[in-house]
Amino acid sequence: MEQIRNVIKNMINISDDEMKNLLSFCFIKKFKKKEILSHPGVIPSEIFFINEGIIRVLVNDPAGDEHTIHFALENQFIADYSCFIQHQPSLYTLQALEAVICVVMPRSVIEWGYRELKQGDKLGRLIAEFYFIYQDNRINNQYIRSPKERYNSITQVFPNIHNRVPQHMIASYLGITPIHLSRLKKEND
Amino acid sequence: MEQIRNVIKNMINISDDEMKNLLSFCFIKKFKKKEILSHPGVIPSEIFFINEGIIRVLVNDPAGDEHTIHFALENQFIADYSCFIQHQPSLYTLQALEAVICVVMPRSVIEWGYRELKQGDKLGRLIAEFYFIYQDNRINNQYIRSPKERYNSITQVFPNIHNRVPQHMIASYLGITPIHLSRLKKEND
DNA sequence: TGAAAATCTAAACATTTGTTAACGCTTTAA
DNA sequence: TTAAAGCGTTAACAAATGTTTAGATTTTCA
Repeated sequence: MEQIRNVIKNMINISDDEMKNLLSFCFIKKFKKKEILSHPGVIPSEIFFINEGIIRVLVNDPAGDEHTIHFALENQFIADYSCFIQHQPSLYTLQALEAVICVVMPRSVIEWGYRELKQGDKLGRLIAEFYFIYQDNRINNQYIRSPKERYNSITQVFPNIHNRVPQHMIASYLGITPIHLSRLKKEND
Repeated sequence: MEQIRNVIKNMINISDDEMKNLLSFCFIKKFKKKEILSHPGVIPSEIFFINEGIIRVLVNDPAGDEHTIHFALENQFIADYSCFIQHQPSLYTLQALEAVICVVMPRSVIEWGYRELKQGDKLGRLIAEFYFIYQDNRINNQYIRSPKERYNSITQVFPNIHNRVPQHMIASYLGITPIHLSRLKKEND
């Protein structure tokens, strides 16, 4: 629990007692490569914190095709946070792309944190703000940058992604076909 | 200040004294149609709450073209929130599309609220979560719905938008050209 | 280890979307 | 009140991106 402790400590002031209590409600869980952490249609009951490995978030469109909408890396929180907040059935699938070791924070822990931690709401605010900024940047890029430009700068958001994720998932994340990404790479030379 | 009072009351528990103090730091400001509320390049120093009117958020790409990335309606908070949080020069322009009456919340008020209000951080968390959900939905739609489908459902997000905003700005928001939107509408019949 | 699955690239063709130019209509503002 | 600006549509053409099919290579896992 060393990693999550450090991440939280960097965001809020929290006493050793508070931290001990908070983490006593959490537990470690491991997933094999390709395993599903969270299925669509189920109301999310937990948030994951990644100690090791990489997780992709994907959604299926009405035609049944998969779209990779996000990658989550080490030391990040991940969930279908939108549905988690709204107590709604999840739209997304969370899948381990490598063997994953993560900390599971059940919903009851989050709620306990908001109630009992002095800076619980602040922690929630900072995390929501963090992902808001990430999304804002994404949406902005969608308007002002071409797929090629977005491809060329993807490592700024996901360092080392090219060595950890198949190219066709990156294409999917960029909103283009793998064939088209192949073409764009060729142009780059 | 009746509207903002109601919106805040619906989000958190706040005493009459707290509310009085909070709003005493805020003030009403009016903008004419087409007037700019906030310019790019300036670190945002305030958040606006719209009593009346409609505001569009736009960004200029490197080629100098405008992209409408958001509309803000009555009873909503609006700012370049990402840059506001990060204390960075704004990327966006905020422009009144109608005569606007709004409440201005200076940064000092927000910071005061986080320090002094019992549920200040909770209010911040709920607002950040609200916009996170909005953005998540947008990003999701980008992957699984066509421009035409997004056009057909735009009133779910912006009620009455067609009577308040020129069509070419809606096209811009959807990420397509006005000519193309015109074509899509024709197909709809 | 070896067969099956996954991955990347390529070419040919199809579809979608953008660009330019033109026209009529409405709104704006001097 | 009237000239100018803004708006929505259309057509013809251009560019970007998707689809299908195929083949070569690498990875997976039984």
